[in-house]
Amino acid sequence: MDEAVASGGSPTLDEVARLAGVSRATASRAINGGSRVSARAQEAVADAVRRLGYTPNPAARSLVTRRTDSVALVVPEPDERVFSDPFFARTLHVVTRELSAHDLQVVLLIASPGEQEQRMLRYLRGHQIDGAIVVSHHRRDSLADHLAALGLPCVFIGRPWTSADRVSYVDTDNVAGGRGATRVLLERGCRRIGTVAGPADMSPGRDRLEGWRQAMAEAGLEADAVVHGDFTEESGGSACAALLDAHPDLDGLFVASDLMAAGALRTLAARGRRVPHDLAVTGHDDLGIAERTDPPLTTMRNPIAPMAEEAARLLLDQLDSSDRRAPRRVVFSPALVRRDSA
Amino acid sequence: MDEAVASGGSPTLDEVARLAGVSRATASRAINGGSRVSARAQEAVADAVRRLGYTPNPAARSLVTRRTDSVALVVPEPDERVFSDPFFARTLHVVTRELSAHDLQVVLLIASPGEQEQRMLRYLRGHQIDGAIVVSHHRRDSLADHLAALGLPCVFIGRPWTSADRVSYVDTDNVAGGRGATRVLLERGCRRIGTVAGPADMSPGRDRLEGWRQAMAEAGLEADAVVHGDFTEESGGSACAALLDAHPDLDGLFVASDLMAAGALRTLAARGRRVPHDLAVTGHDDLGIAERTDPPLTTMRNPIAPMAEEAARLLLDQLDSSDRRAPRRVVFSPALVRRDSA
DNA sequence: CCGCTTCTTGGAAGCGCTCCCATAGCATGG
DNA sequence: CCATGCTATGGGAGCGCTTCCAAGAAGCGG
Repeated sequence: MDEAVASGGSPTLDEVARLAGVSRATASRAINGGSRVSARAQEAVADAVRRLGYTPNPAARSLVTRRTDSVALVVPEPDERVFSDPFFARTLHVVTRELSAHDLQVVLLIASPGEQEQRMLRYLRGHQIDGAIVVSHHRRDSLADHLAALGLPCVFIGRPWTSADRVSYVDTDNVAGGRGATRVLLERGCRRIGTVAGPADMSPGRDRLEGWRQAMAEAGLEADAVVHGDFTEESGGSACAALLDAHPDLDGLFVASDLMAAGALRTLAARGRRVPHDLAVTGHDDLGIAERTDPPLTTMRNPIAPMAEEAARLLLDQLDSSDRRAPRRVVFSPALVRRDSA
Repeated sequence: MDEAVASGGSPTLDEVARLAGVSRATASRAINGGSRVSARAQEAVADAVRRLGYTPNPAARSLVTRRTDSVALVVPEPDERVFSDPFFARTLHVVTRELSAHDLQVVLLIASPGEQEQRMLRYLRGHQIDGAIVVSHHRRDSLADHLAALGLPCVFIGRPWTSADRVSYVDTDNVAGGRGATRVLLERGCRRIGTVAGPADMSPGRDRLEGWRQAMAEAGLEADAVVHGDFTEESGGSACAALLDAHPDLDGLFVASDLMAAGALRTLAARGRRVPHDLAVTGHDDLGIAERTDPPLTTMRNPIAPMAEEAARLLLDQLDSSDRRAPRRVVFSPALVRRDSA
């Protein structure tokens, strides 16, 4: 420590080597894993490092290794509200934890479309990161196309809208989710089941709707009570109102996200429909809010943590095997969580 | 583009210079602002850059400039639940937006105490970032001490528990917040006012409690109905229950955070106390949940976005002026938001 | 027409590191 | 006892960039 202070700037490998009485090359080897280094040299270097408080300069290292040991976590979302979505928050957290555990630095990129997106692409193709994880709400965008073309190791969380066959991704089986949530309603005897669907330009919206359709078809029921929301609480409330107006005889409702379901429950309460007595409701996601609605929501759990972990693992694989393998995908099944709304 | 593909790896400044018919030095000057470069050379370089799709190698640049143009966003929080706290989410978002606008890269550091904290400090003192913004829940920790000692440009969001006089920070005036929230209750005529306080080892917890005490003292009322929670919804509910048991005659309640207030409202509803009729309630923060409680909460708004912007500005100042000025602090006043609970 | 300043330019050093290569040391086997 | 192989080591090149410095070009007043 004292030496470090005395020398002015921060210590370099050269100073470490000199203090340890070895060459710079040996010091470097000792610091990086220490193959082909005698125990004596190893120890001398370790000691010098400790005494100087030496930290390798990552820029210098990266210049020659052509690796930066940092990866981007890309959130291609325009809206700041969406960012406080628990989906992002938890994904961010898990991904960061997993990658940090492998000594990778996580660089957070939040990019609105348009100008920001250009800058983000410029950044990604600059030599600053070794790979990327894209946390997406699967809204229609062209990011996947660009990344696929770039050849940068990357993994999407949430199947991308385009280029889904050219990049690796992890996702939830949203068709199964929609089907499962609808089956719960069928099993408890509902016969007039509507759905508040998500936006048609987002995969989860489309897929959960498809799941609902399949379940209805399997039960031989007509699938005509559909209104689209936009995954916000307000839209869930108004979509539910529209649905009740058009189909007053509804006895079951699958809402494509818990947040929308919360809105729908408010509408139902306001109209005096008792849940689940008069009308049973199921949601999708189970990210916290489902426990706090009144009544607590029966919903399909979106396995975020496992997905995020798997995404990190896939990226790590791509990073060490520099060979460009075929893109891989892992799809998780949502699990039913029974509460009181159905 | 074609040239870039032909040359194999990504283009270097050398290739740009050659294509533009100038020296590497001139090319470098042209790219970095272009002082002391003729218009002709400027244009030739710009053209070459475009044709090659050149991006400067940041590692090489940073090696010589000793700047990395990236800053850390430090979240010293152990608990993943806390991370999905809207306070962090919104702060993160705003800070990232502000710094990105100045072409700074944001590196996200989430560090649990203990081992992780050591690694984080190692990272901060490695030469990877130019500065740091620490988003803290002000829990007692020693991060500020270390950063102050390090001499790295940094700004805290939320006054640090220690070393508050040695680092720059922005914060909300939580004493004023507690006082304001309590005064609302006093003004509507409440006389037996209790408080669900935050943890005593966090500044906002302590300060809001102090604000409540001050307001009570000013009104000449006894300030004895205090129970501490831990800023979770559950703790708010049970603290409220304890308070009601000990002081059945309560007619007003200041809860030190909206999330705890939501729990308190549940308890009150369960016990048949009508809000605000039987007992008026005020919260603190106004981060979204306050609108959705039943009834919607009257609360003190924590001006997160302005705070985050100011923090970014302070950091940018510190970055340009390399002279180590005295630490600066900016304190924001919370604003009353009237809804239905008081 | 000369000496001066001002503007532009290229050569070259060097940021801190890794890694190739040559060399030296040493044990082993024929 | 020498050829052989193996391991540990240091020299040195070079990653891509910025910037100091000196030199050339150009403009201008005397």
